[in-house]
Amino acid sequence: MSVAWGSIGGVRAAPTILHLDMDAFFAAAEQAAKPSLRGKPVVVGGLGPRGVVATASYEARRFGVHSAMPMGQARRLAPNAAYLVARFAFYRSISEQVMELLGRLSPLVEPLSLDEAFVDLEAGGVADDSASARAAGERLRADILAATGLTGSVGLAGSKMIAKIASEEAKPDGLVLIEPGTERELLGPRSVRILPGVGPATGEHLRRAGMTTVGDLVEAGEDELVRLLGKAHGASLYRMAQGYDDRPVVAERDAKSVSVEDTFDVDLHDRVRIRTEVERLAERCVGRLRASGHSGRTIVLKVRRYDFSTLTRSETLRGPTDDPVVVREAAARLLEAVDTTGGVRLLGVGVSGLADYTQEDLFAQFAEVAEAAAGGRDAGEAEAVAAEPAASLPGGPGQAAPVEERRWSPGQDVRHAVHGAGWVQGSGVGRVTVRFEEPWSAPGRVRTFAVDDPDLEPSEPLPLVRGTGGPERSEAAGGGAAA
DNA sequence: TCTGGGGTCCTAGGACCC
DNA sequence: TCTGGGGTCCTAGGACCC
Repeated sequence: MSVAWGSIGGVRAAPTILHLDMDAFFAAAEQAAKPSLRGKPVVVGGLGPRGVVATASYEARRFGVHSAMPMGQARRLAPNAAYLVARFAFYRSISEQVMELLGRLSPLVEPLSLDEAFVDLEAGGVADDSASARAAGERLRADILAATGLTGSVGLAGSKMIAKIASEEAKPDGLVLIEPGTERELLGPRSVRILPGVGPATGEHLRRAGMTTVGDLVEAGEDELVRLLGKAHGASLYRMAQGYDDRPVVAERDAKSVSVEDTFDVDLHDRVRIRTEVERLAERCVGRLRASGHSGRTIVLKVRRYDFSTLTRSETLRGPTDDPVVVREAAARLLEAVDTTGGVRLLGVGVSGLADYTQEDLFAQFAEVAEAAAGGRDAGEAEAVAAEPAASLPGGPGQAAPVEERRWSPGQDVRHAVHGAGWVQGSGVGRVTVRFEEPWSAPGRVRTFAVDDPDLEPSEPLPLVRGTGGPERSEAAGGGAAA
């Protein structure tokens, strides 16, 4: 093997790959927005009967609450925590501020989610050794705190995998740099579960084969891992276990699918209602598809039954579509073949096989497909294809949002004509309790109103740091899964 | 008061084609 | 008259991640 340009075995010679992970992001954002919650247990997630925890603040984690835990269980563990709806538009606006700071370090920024990203510091020319990388990382943490009031943890290493492990190690509010060359001794004694791609199932699989540490995997050898886990998974795990990881930081990745799904508060039994929900989901899905500038060929219906068994049915069209009618009808067809006896807890509709055709390109595609269809056997299908692009042209991306009755959700931003900005602390029996405070104020006072008090109205989130742009716009507040 | 929502990637079998 | 093989597309399901 030749030593090419300071890279050995897929790991850089300098720790110039940075992984940023914001600390307890959703919960920390809520604490920053709501002074009375600072230092207190806060749980953000779905508040319905079937909700789960999205993020728990560090104070709540001490009670054993963690992500993906059913809300009911969280409430039992931490009955005095604040339970708040997830306000994604708000988190997105903070995320954009953070990503903008990352963009100043390098053109190669790879977001993994709202609160996580890789940055290639070398490509940005801001670091070429340990000292400069550490300085860039600390500067970034300070900039994020100044711009958003939130803390993030930074991992620095010669590869993505190790940088991510480093940021985990750095939490909360820290920075860890792992010197290239020390990966194997670091990984050896650790649980196999720290490797990306090893979840509960693979972890259990490996445990039954007598492997619990990363060192065990190296010792077992590639052939054994491939035999156990399959070609792709086994081979990549063997490389990871040795600390080899040459995956580049990739700035732009094309979306492969778009989907929406809803879990219902109570199982659906009525076939007509189920069909109506599928059609609504199909339309929501197309709204998102169009907003992203895509069309797609494969329509997927997802059904989770009363017993949590989940199935998908899919249908591939002869050409890509972004026509709500076509997607809705395909989804309805797929539903016909699904047995829903016993009830349905979740329905979902997705589109994959995406093409980023502009409308003009869609015309070209149309001509091609129509031609192919003319020579084909199935006249019915050809007709359906012919209907797609034509129908999709006049309609704009705007879709009518269903009018929903106003309900006050815990955590929601409101404004009162007399008392100013605040947030809903709770509601029930015709009353709504509001705490009046702002991100930069002292903890505020609580007042109670009638739910239909005309002086009280939903409002936009306030920026966390005074005078810094903040959220420019937000989608309808709430965004919970409640049907 | 058991288990969200949005994604990605991989595998495996059958159809179909050369 | 065993059992041909390889490539690609489609469908369904599963594991994993945040």
